Amino acid sequence: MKHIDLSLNIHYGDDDRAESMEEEEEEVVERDHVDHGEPKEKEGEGEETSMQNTSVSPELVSLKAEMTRMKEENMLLRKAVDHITKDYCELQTKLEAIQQEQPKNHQLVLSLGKNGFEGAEITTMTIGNARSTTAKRSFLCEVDHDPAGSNSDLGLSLGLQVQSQPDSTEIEESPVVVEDDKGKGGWLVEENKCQQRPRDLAAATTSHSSTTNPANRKARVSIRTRCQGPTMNDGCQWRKYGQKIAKGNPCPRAYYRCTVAPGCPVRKQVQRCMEDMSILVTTYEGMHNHPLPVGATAMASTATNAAASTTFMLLSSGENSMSNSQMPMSSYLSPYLQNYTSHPSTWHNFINSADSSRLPSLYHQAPDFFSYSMSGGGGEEGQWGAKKSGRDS
DNA sequence: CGTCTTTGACCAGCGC
DNA sequence: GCGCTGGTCAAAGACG
Repeated sequence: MKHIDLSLNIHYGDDDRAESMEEEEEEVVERDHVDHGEPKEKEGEGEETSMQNTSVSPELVSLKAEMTRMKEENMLLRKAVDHITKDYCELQTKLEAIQQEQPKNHQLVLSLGKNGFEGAEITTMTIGNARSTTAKRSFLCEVDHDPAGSNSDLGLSLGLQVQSQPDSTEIEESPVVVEDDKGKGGWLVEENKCQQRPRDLAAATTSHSSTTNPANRKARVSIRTRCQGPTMNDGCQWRKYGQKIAKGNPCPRAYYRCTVAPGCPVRKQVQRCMEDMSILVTTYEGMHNHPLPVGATAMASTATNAAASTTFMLLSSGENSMSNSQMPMSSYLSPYLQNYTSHPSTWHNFINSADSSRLPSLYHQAPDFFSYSMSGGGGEEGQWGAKKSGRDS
């Protein structure tokens, strides 16, 4: 029995599941006793009873001590969840007020910087669906940010940018996400950059003219994962149709097309990050014209779907994780994400509410690194620094 | 034999 | 106009 399995479900927000986990723990204890050929103990008698029983193996004692410690951890995390819920309500209230003022264009920016938190390299999640040519107004809402980083040293911040803009029609633009700190993990939303992509439109009207909505065709999602495999397993079927060496990055960029359904316009680009070759950058473009296969991660559904629901996508681990354990990152994080991803402040508060040393389940057991950015359309991604020094591979 | 990957060629946008 | 670059096409080869 490994305690790691017991700690995972701590992140569930609802009490029912947490209680069910405690019940599972009890069952495990009972099973241990069966395995050791010992009479069962009633739950709650705890270590004292086990210590009194001299026949109990030291291993069992240590396991019980560990379980006690984990229960304490569980309690702390529950408190964190309470904090999250409370802060979410507050944030939602603020957001509603903002939306009433400017109901259309908004952009949520969740920044999860890594300031010395070893192993935790979660960086930035950006959701942008703004369609504007000029940002006439924006503000940043820092929620309970601890500048000194005394709580977690994570340098967390939650920004809510509202871009007020009269209805723009012709030109779409996307937030340009640039890498800060010399590419060491942080990401900033620099500005909105206007760029038309007639090539995409042409492609949309030629090869996928019957199925592609140009607006959907432009939607992009970029996801960074630490992955050893050539690509990340997102559950969809992809056919590779090209590969290029991008300027400034010796790693080739591979182009894939969704083959789940004929005529599906979704494409993805896969390229390794130049700064860290273990990081795989996957950029999805377009929206599927078919139901996603069972097991497909939500990120495979691409940007437009997420934008429509205004939620964060689940993030899958790399293919290595899938192949090794069949436990994608979404399995680690999805309980939390499903409950809280639509409310980014919960990330910040969750982490700030808990001692960083008590976050192994979230940070240390999940794949090391991911980031997520989404462009509502039109703009070049460019944030991965994918430039090349030569022409075709 | 069908499917998929590889890879050189081609096309269009962009900057100079 | 020219060269560079990103994206795509399509023929050839690999593979099961």
